[in-house]
Amino acid sequence: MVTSGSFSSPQALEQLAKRYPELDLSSVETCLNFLDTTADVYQALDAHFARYGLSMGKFSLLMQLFISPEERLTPSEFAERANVTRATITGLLDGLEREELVKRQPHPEDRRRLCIHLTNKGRELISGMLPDHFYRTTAMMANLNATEKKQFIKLLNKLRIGTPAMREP
Amino acid sequence: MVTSGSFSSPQALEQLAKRYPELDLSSVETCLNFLDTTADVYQALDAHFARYGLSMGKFSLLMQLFISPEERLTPSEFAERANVTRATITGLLDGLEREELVKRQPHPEDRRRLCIHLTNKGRELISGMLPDHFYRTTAMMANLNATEKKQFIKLLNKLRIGTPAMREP
DNA sequence: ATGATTTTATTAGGCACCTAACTATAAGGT
DNA sequence: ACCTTATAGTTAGGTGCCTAATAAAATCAT
Repeated sequence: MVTSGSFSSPQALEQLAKRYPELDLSSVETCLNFLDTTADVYQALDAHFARYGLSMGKFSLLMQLFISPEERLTPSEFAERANVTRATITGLLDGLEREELVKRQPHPEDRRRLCIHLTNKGRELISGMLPDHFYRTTAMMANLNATEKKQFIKLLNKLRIGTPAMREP
Repeated sequence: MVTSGSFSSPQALEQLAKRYPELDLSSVETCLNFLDTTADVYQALDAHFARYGLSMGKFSLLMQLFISPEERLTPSEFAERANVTRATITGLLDGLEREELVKRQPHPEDRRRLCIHLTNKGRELISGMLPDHFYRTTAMMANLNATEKKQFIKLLNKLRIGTPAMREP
């Protein structure tokens, strides 16, 4: 995830701001700060999941399965929930099935679909790692108090409603 | 970037919280909110850069070059600034050189190193897109006022100092 | 000054993402 | 019923990231 680490020096940014009147210093600084933080968090999460031989995607998929009513979902349902393509799910399932954490089975009502089940090994892995996972998540957020967490969510949502401006048209 | 889209339903999380005393609801909710927002922002950025035939990594690399004093840097310098491995830089440079946006040249003082230069095409691409890029960045952040931006950076830094808890030991 | 260590870039191989094209099945329209 | 359209999953090929191994060059220690 190549972000920006870029403007370690504020001077470089100020130089640019002189040449580009469209550049609003506080906006760009905030955006760069956000991106640097995401890179840091993602690296930490990758390291955390790697302890259990998982990637974020695989963890997410196992977790979905674990909390779904019957411990079974279709690949399309995963894709929709995780907001990735079905092709990506195919790849993740190939890996998880090779590691014997999930199993593909025919869907009883629709022969186009598959039913993905947790194996015992998969259920044990996910349920066994959750205490550590939640403990660490709580520890990672521990520098924000209750008020700050609420404020943080509010600000994240303000950022989120701005993303179409980056995307469109 | 498979994140979590997971707990669209707060009930599912509450169910889990009953089974796992380590799960602090507000921490997990804040973390999930952060991850969902990052996914949204990254998708928007990818779409933005794609307009110019670039990825975030390639843009970042061109930008580094553009703002460096002599418009030249070594692959190792890129790797360090972008916080990725040198192998990753090799791949990005292969692409950028194929597209004739940069050029690898021997380093005058050290035959192990390379000097990466912007081509005219590369310089025109980056300098031409910057007004749009800064305009969009500002627009994306426009829902946060000056106070909120400062607060946001403060909270991001509080999150960042918590990441070692996820990573270690 | 020679030998060991460090640094630079590349290669090989793997994973997680993507788009586009394909096959099989299901659903809908007339 | 039949034909069209939509949906489900996979495949093929590409990108951006990684680690580990390599070759070449520079540096360091004695």
